[in-house]
Amino acid sequence: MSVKVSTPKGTRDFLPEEVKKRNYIFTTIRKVFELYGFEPIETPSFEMSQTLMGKYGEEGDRLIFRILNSGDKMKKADIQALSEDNLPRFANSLAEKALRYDLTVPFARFVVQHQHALSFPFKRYQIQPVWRADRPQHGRYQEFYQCDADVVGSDSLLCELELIQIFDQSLTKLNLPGFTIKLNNRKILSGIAEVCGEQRRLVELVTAIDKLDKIGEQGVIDELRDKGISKDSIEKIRPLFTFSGNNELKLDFLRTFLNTSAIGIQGVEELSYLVRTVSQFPLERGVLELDITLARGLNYYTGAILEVKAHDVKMGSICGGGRYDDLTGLFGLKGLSGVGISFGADRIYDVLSELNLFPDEVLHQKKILFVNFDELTYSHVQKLLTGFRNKGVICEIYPSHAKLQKQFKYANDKNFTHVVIVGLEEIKNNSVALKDMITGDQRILSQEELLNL
RNA sequence: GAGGUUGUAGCUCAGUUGGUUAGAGCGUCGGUUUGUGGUACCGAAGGUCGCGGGUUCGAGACCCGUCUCCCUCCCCA
Repeated sequence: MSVKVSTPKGTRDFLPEEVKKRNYIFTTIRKVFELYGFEPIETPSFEMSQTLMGKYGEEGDRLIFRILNSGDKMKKADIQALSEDNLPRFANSLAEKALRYDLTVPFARFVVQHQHALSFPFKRYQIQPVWRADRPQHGRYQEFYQCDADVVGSDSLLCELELIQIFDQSLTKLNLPGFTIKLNNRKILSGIAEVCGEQRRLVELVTAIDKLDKIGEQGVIDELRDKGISKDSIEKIRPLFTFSGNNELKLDFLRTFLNTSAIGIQGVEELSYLVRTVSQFPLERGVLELDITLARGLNYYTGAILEVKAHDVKMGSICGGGRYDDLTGLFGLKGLSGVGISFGADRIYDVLSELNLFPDEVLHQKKILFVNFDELTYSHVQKLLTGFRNKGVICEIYPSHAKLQKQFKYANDKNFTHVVIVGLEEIKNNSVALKDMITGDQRILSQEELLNL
């Protein structure tokens, strides 16, 4: 070993077996997206900085990977901004491009830019990597794949319903035994803030409530107090911490709790529609659960908020999503409502690995290795190789005249299911020897019999 | 961005209060076997002890810095 080599932190290489398993996840999700009429698009891995900056809140900007200007562009650096201690502006002058942080904001840019070529409602899916300069942890990487499906140009709740069904179908097809689809609505959160008179502190209020299951009731109360939320307001919110029951009971509770807030009641009606419809057309394995503490994507969600957690694993959410009424508004196209979901393929991979749920076929396809003896036998083998490949069977010939021991070891290590031997003896009898690498059995066949297996 | 933790062979890890030439298992390669893998036996290769500096007669071990791994917070997939 001469130099210490490694991938940058938060990134990984994928061995052939891992790539096969990942492709299985992508393919499964892609098929479901297509069955619901979503069409594929792709966008560049990096965008203009200004497209991304400021779209994910203050925290988000910190986590965006910036791309340093190259060559003479370096000379354009805004030294004055640096001397005035205006670091964001200085940074922008150094890096006019940045790696995409998610697929939603680039999609909003895409819709605005190509609006003349799209017909609405536009349903697209997109499976590409995103980058976040986050500190790596269990299930958190700096480079990871998102599989997004969004509908833009329709405010029908049928879209939300379809997306919930897509969660259910995809994860069921991936053989996940159980998962909860958590549902909330930004209008409920606005309603809560309104009812306790803290509309202006919505984000602080809600991010504290979001931690309920993590730090408990007292923890949330402490945090609210630290953030300067009044005692009165906290008292008004308190009932939210303890109420429980099924979705119907929760809705009843909210209807009463939010009855002075028009927007809150609107949120309740939206949730109520989804809960009712899902119960009429039940999900396969997913459990739909109202969770008013759910507070994701506050920076742009305006209606539904969705999150999926797998059962029986210690892992953050594996999918997210929600409705955003004004996302394209940021890029100048008003009045276009969107709603979308995102699958975290890397986390799903970790969950499937942990629960041992990858199907055997993904890794153990039929594969045949032909032993390589010499030039004389090669022409006979080549005919068989072509025959198998025409039938769609994976096969290969060992590339050199190595001793048999070595060729068999190769077959074993690479999970070949069969080895075919064609040597002088077999050619003389117009036969082949076929060895089953799993059982160890070996038999003699004619060449025709071999191809017809 | 804040706090904690880890780093010795390709991998998982030993290495005593600082003291000769830094070890094991697994893996790799070769042989036992020039027409047979997965088991067994024999042998070999492989290490600037993360990096830089300091203390010391002497540092893998102690001190400082730095990078990295993993974890908590923040936030999220």
